[in-house]
Parts: sequence; structure tokens; C-alpha cells
Amino acid sequence: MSDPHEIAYLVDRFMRRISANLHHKALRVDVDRVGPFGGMILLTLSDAEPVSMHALVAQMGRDKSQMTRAIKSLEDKGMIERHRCPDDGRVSVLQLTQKGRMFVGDIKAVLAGVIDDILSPVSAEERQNLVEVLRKI
Amino acid sequence: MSDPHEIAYLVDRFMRRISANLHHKALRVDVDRVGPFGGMILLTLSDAEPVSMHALVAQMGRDKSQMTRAIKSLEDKGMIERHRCPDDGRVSVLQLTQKGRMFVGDIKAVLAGVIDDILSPVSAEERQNLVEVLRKI
DNA sequence: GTGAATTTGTGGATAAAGTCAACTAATTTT
DNA sequence: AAAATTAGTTGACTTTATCCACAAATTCAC
Repeated sequence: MSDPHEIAYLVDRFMRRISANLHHKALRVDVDRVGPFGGMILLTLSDAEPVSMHALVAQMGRDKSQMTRAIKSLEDKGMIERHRCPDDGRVSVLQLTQKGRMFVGDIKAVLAGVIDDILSPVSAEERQNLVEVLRKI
Repeated sequence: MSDPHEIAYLVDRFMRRISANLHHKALRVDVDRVGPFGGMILLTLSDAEPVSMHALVAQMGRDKSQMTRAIKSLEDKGMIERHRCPDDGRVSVLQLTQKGRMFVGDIKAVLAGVIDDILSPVSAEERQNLVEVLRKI
């Protein structure tokens, strides 16, 4: 039976395993101390850029003030550039810098290893199904 | 294609949606301010009790010091009882109180609604597959 | 067009969660 | 019996998260 509470529990464990493994293996990559949250932002950005802060907030489901500070930190570390949008003076448009792009490349490589490791007991077909189900929701 | 980074991203979003919805809907249930983490502990406990702290730590993948404090808080709120293990003086065995059990019942009901809502675009068969894949990993 | 409401982002304050290391006490190991 | 291990606690700290009030730019209503 699939207890709804079991689903929440399993998803939590899944995410936690990713974080723990990544934390462990990404230390040497993350020389600028971007951290897990910063890394997640950069990864998201690499797919979504150029993107406004509020769009990023919506996509990542975080608080906007939290995002403000995280973005500022990433900007200070030279990972992100911020431009005022000419059409709308309120929005700032975010983009990865060259450095940020390189970092994303490194992190993706590490993450690929971690995910592959965790998903090792799962067949390719099941992986595909998993991704498709996750995309739906 | 199933980018490994997309998987991490999707899982994160899944978990985040559960948390956000739960946070919203569980406020009236959570009169003792147990919070998300406390709720997760109680849910886990309801399946695993009686259980030692360190077993709980292992199962939930958290830091033991974090667990110490969370358990103490739940004990103060009357949700959990702690007994010294007669066989081994180091371990304390955790159990839900009557109050804790009732709370778990309430939370499970709310959680069921939330999960059901999130998984609404997914067929029963796919849900079953999802759970089975998650169990493997 | 002008005032009102909305949207975008910032800043402050605070709470919750997670991390790391040192430490006590009970139990095993050798 | 000494040494090593295990279970749990405590302190200090960082990171994430939440909530609220606010400024500036834009859109809406009339």
C-alpha cells in the first residue's frame, strides 16, 4: 500500500540523500562557498537565464527576500550578473557570468555522479518513468 | 532526456510543494507548534516506535544533536515519552503518547489530502510505480 | 492624465533547521 | 582493567526560511 505519508517520507529521504552526497563531494568544487542553496540557484539559472528575480522566485518556490540576499551573495562571488531591464525599471534580469557557467558545469558533473549512484538500483526504463511522473506534478 | 540535474530539481520541487501545502493547511491542526520537522518526526515515529534515538537519527538522516533537541521539544509538548532501556543504559527508547498519536492521526489526514492533490495528474498505476521506485532507493 | 492599486525588489527581525566538535556515561573489545 | 566504541547531550555557529514593512516602477480605473 502507498500511504500518503510514506510518499512524503520517501521523497524527503531521496532529496536528503542527494543533498548529503552532494555536500560531501562538492566541497572541493565549491571553492567560493556558494553552498547548496546557491548551487541550486545557479543550476536553475543555467536553464532559465536570462530571468527576472521574481520569475526565479516563482520557479524555485522560495521567499523573495531570501532570494534577494542569495542573489547578492552570488553576485559578490562573481557568479551572476544583474542588469536592469530597459522595458521595466523594476525588474533586474539575472544571468550567469563566465565563472558561473564554469561552476555550473563542474557541479553538474558531480551531481550526475551522485544521482547515478543513488539511482543505480533503478532500471533505465524506471528512471524515465520517474522523471515523467515528476514532471507532471 | 533526463538530465541528472533535472531530477534533483524535480524532487526538490516535489518536496517543496508538499511542505508548502502542508504548512498552509496544518496550521489549525498544529496547535502546539510542533512544526514541520517535529511533525515529520512524529510521523516517522508512528511507524517505527518503539525506537531508540540513534535508530531514528539513522532512519531520518539527520544530525543526532539536532534530534536531541527536537525530541526534547516534543517531549515538553507531551507528544513523546522517553524511557531508559533496561538492557542498555545508554539508549533511550522513544514512544508516542496518546496525545502524540492523536496528532499523528490529524496530520496524516491533512497530508493525505495534500499528497492526493499534488498527485492528482498522476494515474493510480503511475503512483504505484513511483512509490516502488522510491522504495528501492 | 491623475490617483489608486499592483508589481518588483530590498531590508530588518526573527525563527527554524542543519553542521561541527567537544564531552559524559554506558557498553564492548582485547 | 585499560582502551575503544556507542548513545546521547551540549555549545557555538552557519544556513535557510518566514514575516512584515517599505521604496520605486508600472498598470489600472476613472
